[in-house]
Amino acid sequence: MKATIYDIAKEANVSIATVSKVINGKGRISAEKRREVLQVMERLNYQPSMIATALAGKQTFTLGLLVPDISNPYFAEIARAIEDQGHRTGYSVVICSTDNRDERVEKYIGLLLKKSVDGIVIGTGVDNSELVQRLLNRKIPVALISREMPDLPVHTVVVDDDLGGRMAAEHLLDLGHTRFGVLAEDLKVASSRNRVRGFRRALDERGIAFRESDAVICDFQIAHGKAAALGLLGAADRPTALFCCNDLLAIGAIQAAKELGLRVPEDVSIVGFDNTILATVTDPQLTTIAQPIEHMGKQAVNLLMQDLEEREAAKSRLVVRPELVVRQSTGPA
Amino acid sequence: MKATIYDIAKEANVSIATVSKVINGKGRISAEKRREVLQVMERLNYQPSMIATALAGKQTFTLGLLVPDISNPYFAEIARAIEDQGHRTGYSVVICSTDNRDERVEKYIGLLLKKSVDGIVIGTGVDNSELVQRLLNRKIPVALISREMPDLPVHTVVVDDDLGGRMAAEHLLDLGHTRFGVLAEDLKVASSRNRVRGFRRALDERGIAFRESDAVICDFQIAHGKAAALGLLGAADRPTALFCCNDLLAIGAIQAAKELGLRVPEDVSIVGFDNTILATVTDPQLTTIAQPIEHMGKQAVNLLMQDLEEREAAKSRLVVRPELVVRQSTGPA
DNA sequence: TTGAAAGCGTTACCAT
DNA sequence: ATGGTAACGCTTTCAA
Repeated sequence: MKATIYDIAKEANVSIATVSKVINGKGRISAEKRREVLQVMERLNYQPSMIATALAGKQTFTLGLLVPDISNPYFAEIARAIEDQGHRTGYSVVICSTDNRDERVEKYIGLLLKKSVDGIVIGTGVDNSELVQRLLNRKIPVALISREMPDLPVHTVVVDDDLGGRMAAEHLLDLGHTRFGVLAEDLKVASSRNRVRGFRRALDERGIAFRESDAVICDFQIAHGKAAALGLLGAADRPTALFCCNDLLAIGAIQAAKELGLRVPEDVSIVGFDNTILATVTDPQLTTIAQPIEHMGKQAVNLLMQDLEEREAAKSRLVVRPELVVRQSTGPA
Repeated sequence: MKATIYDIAKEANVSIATVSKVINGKGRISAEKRREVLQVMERLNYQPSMIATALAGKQTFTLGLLVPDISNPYFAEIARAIEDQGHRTGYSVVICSTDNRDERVEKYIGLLLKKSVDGIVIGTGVDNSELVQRLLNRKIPVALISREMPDLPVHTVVVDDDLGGRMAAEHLLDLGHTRFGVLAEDLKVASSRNRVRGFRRALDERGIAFRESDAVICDFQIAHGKAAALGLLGAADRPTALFCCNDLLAIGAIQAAKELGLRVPEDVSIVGFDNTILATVTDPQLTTIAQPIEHMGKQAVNLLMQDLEEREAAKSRLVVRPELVVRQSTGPA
């Protein structure tokens, strides 16, 4: 059987209170007893039970992470960032893939609550904001990453999507393009909306026309991007440059271009968003707007920690700067 | 404050024992009281604390998952498979990225132990098998996925690597190739070793020569694969077909081929292993040996559950069949 | 400086 | 059919 605090106490001829104190470095314990207790703990290979610690009113040192799908490279990278920063600060993280379905979100949130996690990072869409509100009511620290819920007082870490869209536009404009197409994810998602908005504004400022019909909305997977791009690039007055709201869509666009016999970037330039590993694997490699995912994950966890220390802390909204990564999918018009 | 079992008991005018019984559907409770208790639970929005449940001697309903890096698409897909099956059976999963470093493995295992997880899935290399032995001593259910530790009595789920290597070879042989190269991961890893062995045996059986120097060992990332392939394909008597022990290496090989001005598959055929999402993103899309990851994850969790029910259960070794997925990176010699 | 004892929220055994 | 209560392993307060 696993050694308990009682075993240690008995073996060291002290009370469990004393043992507890040396474990946590609290109270005043004579150097002698401390040494002895430590020794016994070592000898019995004692590991305090975090379950008991948690029940006794402290923390569980566990965070929940809600993402649409951990097997999607973008979210997998977020997960790694959250895991690393969590680990550094003593927390482990439970993954929850929601498939963007509110019923799953609800089930997972319930589960995390039952498990008394110390905080939750939300990187998934939540249609029913009441679900998140429930967490706030219970004073559970929450941080959104790469998502926004403007109506809720909640920590948020996002990339500057508007700026990202603008960067994409300016890169393409600088290359001399004038006819553009956009592949947007579901515009209900704020980030997608903002990326498109930033892109369009930049065009506006340079006096370049952009019609509603130049932007097509699609789901977020490769196949959808391909289908949408096929439409855009198949038209008579096809755009010479495409801005895609994520790397998956951009990959679909590359595939579409090839299928139509168009060369990338000679005939059509393509810009993605996210800079996942996928962007380095395509041919041509993808020019894309990079999110500093590691940094964002770190900040999200830090905000949670802040909340943990001082429950009423003001809620922050961190907007981090994206970066244009020029690879081979873009070229002169 | 969160409602506890006491609140429910008081509100429903019953004892906490009764409440506990209706929660768990144990003992005999009159339909009337049951209804009433249920009603109160509903009204007070009561959620039993899994912490307390766990302390009271039951399970934590948590599994640990050790992988080298959750942001690697292959492991991200494994994680999703484990998460799904875990979720189905009522368990949540804690991710642990080890970077293949034993010190991190050790730290994470210690953490999982302190948290009293009910089982651990290991999908990472562990040099010091004593670390795993420790888990077995403590009777913690363990399942290896995609890894082997032949010396230890532990559940194991692996793809038939030997067969996978053979499938790759036969596919290439059928296309008429006779000069082969191999990109192998570190041969300390059994799976890599077996893939190469299967590949070589198949060549042997058809009487095709393969020299030691045709196989090059490298680390497991794109850049390493590229460097190694550059060597192989740059030689005067270059191979016309390359078998790579994972998709990342294969991607590196494709990049190397292009850099050398070789066309894939016209000048050189390339076969990968794993069939991650990356294989669908390259150009040409990658012919690869697919692992049924979802199925493997499911089985690994099931084995854990078996162990949970009957600690002394015999240890299984499941070998699942890989599948050749022909895409565009292979063609006639 | 040390220890006794009261929680923390459950489960499970034993009475009633 | 229901309830009282010990136990799970720890933290914390209060006395000594």
